[in-house]
Amino acid sequence: MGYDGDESTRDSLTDFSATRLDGFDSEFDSSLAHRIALGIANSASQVYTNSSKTINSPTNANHNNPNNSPPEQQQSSSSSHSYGNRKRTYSTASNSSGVTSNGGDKGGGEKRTATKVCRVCGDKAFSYNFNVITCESCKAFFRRNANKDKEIRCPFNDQCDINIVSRRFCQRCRLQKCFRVGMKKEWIMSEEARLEKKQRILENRERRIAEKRISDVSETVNEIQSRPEPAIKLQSTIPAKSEFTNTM
Amino acid sequence: MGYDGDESTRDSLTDFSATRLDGFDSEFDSSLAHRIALGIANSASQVYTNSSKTINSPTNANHNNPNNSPPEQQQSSSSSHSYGNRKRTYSTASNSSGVTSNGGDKGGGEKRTATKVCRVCGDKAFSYNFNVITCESCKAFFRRNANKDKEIRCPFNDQCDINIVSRRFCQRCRLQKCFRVGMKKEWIMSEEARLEKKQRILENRERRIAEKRISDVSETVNEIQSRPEPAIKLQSTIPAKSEFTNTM
DNA sequence: GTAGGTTCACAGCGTTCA
DNA sequence: TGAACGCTGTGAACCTAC
Ligand SMILES: [Zn+2]
Ligand SMILES: [Zn+2]
Ligand SMILES: [Zn+2]
Ligand SMILES: [Zn+2]
Repeated sequence: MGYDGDESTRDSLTDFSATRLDGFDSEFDSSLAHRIALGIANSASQVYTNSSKTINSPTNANHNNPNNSPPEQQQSSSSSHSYGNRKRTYSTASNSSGVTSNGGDKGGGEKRTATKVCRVCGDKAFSYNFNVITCESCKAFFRRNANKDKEIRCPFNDQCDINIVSRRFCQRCRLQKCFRVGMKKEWIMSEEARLEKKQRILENRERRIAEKRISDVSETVNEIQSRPEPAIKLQSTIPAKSEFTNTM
Repeated sequence: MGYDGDESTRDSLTDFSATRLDGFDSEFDSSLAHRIALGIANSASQVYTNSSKTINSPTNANHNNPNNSPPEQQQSSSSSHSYGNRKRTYSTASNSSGVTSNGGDKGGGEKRTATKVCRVCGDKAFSYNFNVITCESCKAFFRRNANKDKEIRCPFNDQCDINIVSRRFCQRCRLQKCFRVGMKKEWIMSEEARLEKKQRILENRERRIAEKRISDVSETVNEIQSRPEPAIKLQSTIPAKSEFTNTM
């Protein structure tokens, strides 16, 4: 990422290690459960009423201390175009070292190697997303949720530890963590921008196709022409592409 | 394809939590996942002894969020670009053993393969339900009965062996087995949550219909426009719906 | 190559209907 | 009761402009 090494963004790493809310083997109050399921449970209120103890010390300030920096560095290779077999949704494997994508290689099955670590969940990551190095899932998650108005509630105390497994279970804490590590929702394209972009891409795509078609045709024509006679030459019946070129 | 649902639900729990900090290599157990989500499965402290404890729970975070995604069809007619050859994960051919079922959406005739085994009755299963891999019937059974207060009696000795045939004969033992293997009634949506969700779905549905109508109209317009001249045609202004369509 | 966006199969919760 | 199916969120795998 030789770019603007935006070092400022990265300060704390996920805290896999600390954060302890001990004693949590409790049973869980089922009526509360319902509320939680609904998302109604108030995080403030007491959550685990257990037979013997109340768990969850509300020590807020879940603040994670800055840890060290992640093993940055990237590396990658070209990408191939085989729309390979898509894998299932929830990855179960994902060992952290040198993970790669691209399952169905074809020909030169190149892969891009993930050597970074998601600052939100700790999963493997390829690059910066919305200002922070994150995995693909957190990137998608952030894009989908950062601009939502709806209040999402954490069933507990807004202190869920987010990691590769837990990330699916508490949207609120995941999102909060995204913001905490510095992801910027302002960088998500607006509806308008998206549509515009889509439009451009479509145009470009069609233009490209058209060009190809034309080029094929004229190739054929050339062949034909060159064979029997050097007769009429077909040329630019085709509009120069400039006319159709995207507006950028 | 990896992921054979063989991992036992409960038992692997402990192990997992023991290794949790080391990295999530390999299959994880979803119930643990929940605990982690809650910040419960925390580091060093407390290992959960497998069998008897109920762990905690809920988070149905999934359902708390509004929003939709583009389930049905996509692909606006005009541009024939489709992300070509994506392979289906579950192909229809060559299944000798997997039972299949038609998977919901997409009218296409694809089916999903059941490669797992219900931990309650042994029938085929597709995925986790309320924290345990179960068949569809046990899933429904559990949802219907887990929260009932009424005391059900076993016609025998409370020791019925539950299998695909016997499961129908003794609700009590079946339910007990459900709990024993780790199904969590806390994960059943509450009445409130259900209603809320239903409401959202209705709203989304209407919105979608409305959108489609509009899009059809503008498509028609485009057709008409493009009739006279072979010029460049304006793409529909209404993009195919994407995940972000609704704003809630 | 990087980092925006898009697709789409799938997980898992609910609902319907015979 | 249970098979079939509807829905939404997730994440892997892609595409593309810069
Ligand atoms: Zn992540
Ligand atoms: Zn939380
Ligand atoms: Zn079963
Ligand atoms: Zn019985």
